[in-house]
Amino acid sequence: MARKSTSKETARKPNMREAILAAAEELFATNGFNAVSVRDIAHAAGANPGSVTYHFKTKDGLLLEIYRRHCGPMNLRRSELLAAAKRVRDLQDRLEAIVRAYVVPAFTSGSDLAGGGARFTRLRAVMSAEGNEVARKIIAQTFDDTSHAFIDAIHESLPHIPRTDIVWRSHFLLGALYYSLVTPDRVSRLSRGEADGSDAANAIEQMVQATVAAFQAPALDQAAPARRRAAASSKT
Amino acid sequence: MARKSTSKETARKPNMREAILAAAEELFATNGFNAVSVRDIAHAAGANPGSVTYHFKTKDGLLLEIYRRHCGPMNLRRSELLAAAKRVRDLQDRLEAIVRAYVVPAFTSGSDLAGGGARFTRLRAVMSAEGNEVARKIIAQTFDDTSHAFIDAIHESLPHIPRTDIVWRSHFLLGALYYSLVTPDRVSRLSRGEADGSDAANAIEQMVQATVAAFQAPALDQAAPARRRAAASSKT
DNA sequence: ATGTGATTTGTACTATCGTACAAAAGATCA
DNA sequence: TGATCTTTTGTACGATAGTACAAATCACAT
Repeated sequence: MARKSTSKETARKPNMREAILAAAEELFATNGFNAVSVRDIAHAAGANPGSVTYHFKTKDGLLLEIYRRHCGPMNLRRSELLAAAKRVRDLQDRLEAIVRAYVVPAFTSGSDLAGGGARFTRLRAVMSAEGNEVARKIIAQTFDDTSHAFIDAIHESLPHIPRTDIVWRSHFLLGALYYSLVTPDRVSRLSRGEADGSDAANAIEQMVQATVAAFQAPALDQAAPARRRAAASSKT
Repeated sequence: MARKSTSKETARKPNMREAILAAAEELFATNGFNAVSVRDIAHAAGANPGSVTYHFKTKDGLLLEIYRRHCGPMNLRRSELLAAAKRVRDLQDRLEAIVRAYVVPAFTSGSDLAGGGARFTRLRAVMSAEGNEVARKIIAQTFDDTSHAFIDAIHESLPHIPRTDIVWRSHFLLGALYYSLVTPDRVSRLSRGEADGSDAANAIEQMVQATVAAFQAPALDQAAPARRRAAASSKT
């Protein structure tokens, strides 16, 4: 019952609701869910605390809406890029294109607004680390399909690698992705200023290069695990 | 002024202080810093909330002590393993040994107690994601030295790869490490039950295999970046 | 056993949290 | 203009946060 019908569709008034969403997204992504109060968000958005309750009912509802806003467009964008990547003929190039289709939307915003982006990916990373319940549910519902699609596509490019290995390596990719967005300054520090962790384009290239090689690594021979040293179970 | 001198050194009384530390470590690693209250910790440790204040003064002090307890032994253990790895003759085997020296202490506890372990690594992952101030300071002080040592060692095994690339790939390794400990269930889910994300030994092997390959990937040719598609800067 | 210092308990204080709700303000159309 | 709906504001409430502190308890050397 929000909008009836003005002369123009979806009028362009300075929307408070959007400002709250943007502020919450930024604050959650930077400091986590629990460290940020509704009052912090309202203040950052130039709004009244009660206004947050009005638009989103609860703090969880606000987080939920952030996810809702992003998930659809982001997965759509990934699907499009994945479909394009699958049409690449050369197997090596195709694998690289698939990885790129997964990584790029996580680092850059899509068309107009809300097509993914670094801030939303960072938010997901933080929520994942905090074990946030709301986030966990949405991720299981929304992201597993996309992840499976990517895993299957990679598996087709590397038929000799067991699916289990592909899953592990995809997992590592996601971890690297998350961590790169959470702590970009560490790259700058460890490289003594030679690399810029905040340079998205460079981060993407580095990640694609490294990840493609990781996927192409020989399979872990599960049948003959005795070959490797049992360094994992040293004492405890 | 805690201990004077009993008949035996470091008596083995059922220490409340240790119980609080253990409970806090577990709770922080699972739920983050801000989501856990001092009362939660005290309850989990079977202690009184006031007892936490007595031993650690503040909640930050408690976190600080957790780090203090682990950092020394963990980095020592890594140094030992790294020194041993550097003595490996074959370059390929040496690289694998170095990576293993970095990964193994993060997944498994050291001798007796407090030598690292999955729980502490997970704690660091969560604190990193939350942008915790206390953790950030300690990490910059304590871990960068160790990280540089590993980066240098890897660089020596791969002299033809620029140091910047090594830094990025180390960064990805740490991200993969963190994420594997934060969300092991996702591996199980995505592999449809075929892989167990909580199996540390298997996780280590997968990680070592993938990471060694990533390090060995050809260098990113910074001089000729025009060759690659500028997919990163699509629209926004 | 007894006194002394270390520890644990119980309780209380203040600040801040998420949320509710009534009143004010703004917008929209007959 | 006045009626009606949406949005914003202001304020308040109960719950819980971190921490302080006095009293009770424990451990142990004398």
